[in-house]
Amino acid sequence: MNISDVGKAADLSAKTIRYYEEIGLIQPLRSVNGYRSFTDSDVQKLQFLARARALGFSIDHCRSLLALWADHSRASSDVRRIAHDHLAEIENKIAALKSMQNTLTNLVESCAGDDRPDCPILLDLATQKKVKP
Amino acid sequence: MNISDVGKAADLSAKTIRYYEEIGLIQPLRSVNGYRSFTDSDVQKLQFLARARALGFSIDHCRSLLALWADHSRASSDVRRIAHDHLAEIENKIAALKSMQNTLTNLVESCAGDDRPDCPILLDLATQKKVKP
DNA sequence: CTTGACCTTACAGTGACGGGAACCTTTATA
DNA sequence: TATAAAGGTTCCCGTCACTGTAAGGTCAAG
Repeated sequence: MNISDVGKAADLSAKTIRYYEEIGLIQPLRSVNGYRSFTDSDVQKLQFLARARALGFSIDHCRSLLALWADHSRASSDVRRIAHDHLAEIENKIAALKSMQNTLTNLVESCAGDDRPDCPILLDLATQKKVKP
Repeated sequence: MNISDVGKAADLSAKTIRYYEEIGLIQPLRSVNGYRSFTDSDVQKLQFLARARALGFSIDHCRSLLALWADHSRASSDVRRIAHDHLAEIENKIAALKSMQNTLTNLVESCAGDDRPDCPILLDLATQKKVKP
């Protein structure tokens, strides 16, 4: 299989697949013409990677997950720990974004949004006080 | 005022302040010794920037907001539009993260997390089917 | 034989800084 | 007064996970 077919199968761009090879996530063979030649195993790895990336795992986490996947004597606790830590990070991000969302919603609602210059959004950005550490 | 004092006042690192000068957000004067010399106006701009950044506005949005802040004949609708668009982006991010959170929560809950190799997380990453476009 | 669709490598750029080297100036201390 | 520490400066590289672009090699169809 050539790179663009694999890209369609795994929902990844050719660029991304080359990048994954460059950083050692996959090691596809080469045809005599120099083209990458992907096996089913390569495709499965790439699908695995695409799914893990879609869940927000970093490339480093993906590397660990791939290794655990390949290691049939792994402990599921190792996998769970990675997922659990990642989940905690996601929850932190959600909390931070929700805080921004709250503030912004209030600001947007309080702004007339017309031709006049008076703007509580700018006023807030200009005068908001720092929270004590 | 020197850079580290300003940094404390605006809650920004010296590195960040130099960067903001480099990209033209601020234009502090220089003392004879070559040190940056910040006026109160510079400090206020930096505080404004720090607050806008804390709300997740991009540097480009910050640049626009700064310009609108300086323009006393602005229309508040221009400010509101920026904030509103940014809010929409944040809400999209929250939605994407919540979707990851849902999936990950289910996966983490379904995994025993012990010494055995069986792991529904890896199983899911390996076999999850693509959603039809 | 040419056209166009593939494939290849190599290099630059992204956003918003952070790290660190190498060097200069000011301030505090022995 | 000598020196050390604490500030300041520029410059360049690294981050993360790719994307864009240029310049070129390969292959199937007409």
